[in-house]
Amino acid sequence: MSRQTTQNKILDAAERLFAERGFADTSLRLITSEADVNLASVNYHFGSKKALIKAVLARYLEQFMPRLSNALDELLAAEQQPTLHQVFDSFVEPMLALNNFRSSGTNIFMQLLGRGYSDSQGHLRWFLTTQYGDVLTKITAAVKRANPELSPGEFFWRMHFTLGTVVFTLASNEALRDIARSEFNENLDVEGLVRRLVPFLAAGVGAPVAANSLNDGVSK
Amino acid sequence: MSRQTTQNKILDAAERLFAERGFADTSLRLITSEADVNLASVNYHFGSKKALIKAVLARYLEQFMPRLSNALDELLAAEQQPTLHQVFDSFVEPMLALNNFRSSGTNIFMQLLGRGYSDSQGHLRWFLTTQYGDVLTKITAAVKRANPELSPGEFFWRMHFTLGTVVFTLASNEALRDIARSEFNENLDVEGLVRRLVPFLAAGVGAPVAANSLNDGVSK
DNA sequence: GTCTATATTAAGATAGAC
DNA sequence: GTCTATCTTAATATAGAC
Repeated sequence: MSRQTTQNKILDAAERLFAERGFADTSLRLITSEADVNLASVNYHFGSKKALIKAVLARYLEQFMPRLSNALDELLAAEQQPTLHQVFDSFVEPMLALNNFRSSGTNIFMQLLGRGYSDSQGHLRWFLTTQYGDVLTKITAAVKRANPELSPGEFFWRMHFTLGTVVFTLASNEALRDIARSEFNENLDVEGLVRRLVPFLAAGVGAPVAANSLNDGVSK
Repeated sequence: MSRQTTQNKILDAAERLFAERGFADTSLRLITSEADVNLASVNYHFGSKKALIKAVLARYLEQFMPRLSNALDELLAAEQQPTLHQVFDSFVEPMLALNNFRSSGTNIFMQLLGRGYSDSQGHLRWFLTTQYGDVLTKITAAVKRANPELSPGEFFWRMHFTLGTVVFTLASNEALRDIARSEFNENLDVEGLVRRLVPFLAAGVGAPVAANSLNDGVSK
């Protein structure tokens, strides 16, 4: 556990509240009162709310991204063509490893990812494009290797369909697992949820291209 | 085109701005200035911002839901088992019909749907559960008919994965089509996008259940 | 129904004493 | 580094003249 400096108290409270309520709906007043620090200390230590959001995301991305990058490297170094299932599987271990980093780390990061991507300010997109562009490149390389038949356009759309499923599911994973628990008596943990996503995504990305979609509504 | 009363001017400006920027990021000041009406008229005619949001959504849902309901009735009345592809296809015509209702109606409704569902206030969920519960029932009935092997738990999750793809894609459909246009020179219209979603969703919902997902992370 | 003017609330940010 | 007190801005909502 990290030493409880004022900075860490703020980060810890902020990540939990951001995950639960989103960035816009979490005021600095709420964060500082939960963290039991003075309101002014956020601006003293981080400069602005925006910078605080980035600091919260950075703490997780620094753990997650190198692990994901390594997993993709292994897949790309192999002789044989990977399956889509294997490509999506390489996200799972880096995701689950966050539970060793902080308690409920996987769950918090999942919600932050969902929030961060939908958020209109695009905090997460900033990280992905400016800090982790190389990892993005590896992701697309792996998917293309697994399913080389997709045209660039078809590929683009399916990656975004995938992103939609992931972002939406991650952002509301806790609420959805609560429903599943009360309605189906099904006690799914975060790992179980991530593992359920994989076959859905692999099948969607690997779906046969509809014959009519080559002509309908598309002009080249 | 509807008569340009103050009420309609407000609704027209509001639906466009809500679709573009989301509900929270659209102030009444912006709406009334774009609609060229007085700020106070929103509260006079609608009572509150929340009520205005509901009125905007209602105008579209009243068009869309009966059409969808009929399409699902037809599918369910047929003798033979529908395919998942057919089930998702039954959303397409009601969606496209909105272009006859208002100019760019399909596109605006798609974005509103995405916004309305992600939105933390849950405006859209309110409509679905209190006003259109019967349509929801028909949707689940049709999917279950098309893929009866899914367990209730598996079914629940796959419906939400589907919802994620749809909501995310719809909310950002314009931005994504812009990227596709500039990067791949691919001019996809709204209909083309909707038709591209169908095979992805059908394949995902119909994916084989992973052997390990029956045990890992699930306790019954 | 429409307008101006204003009340009210809540947010992010900062000045300045300690 | 931390605290109190305050500034500034921008939002929803409403009172009351016309």
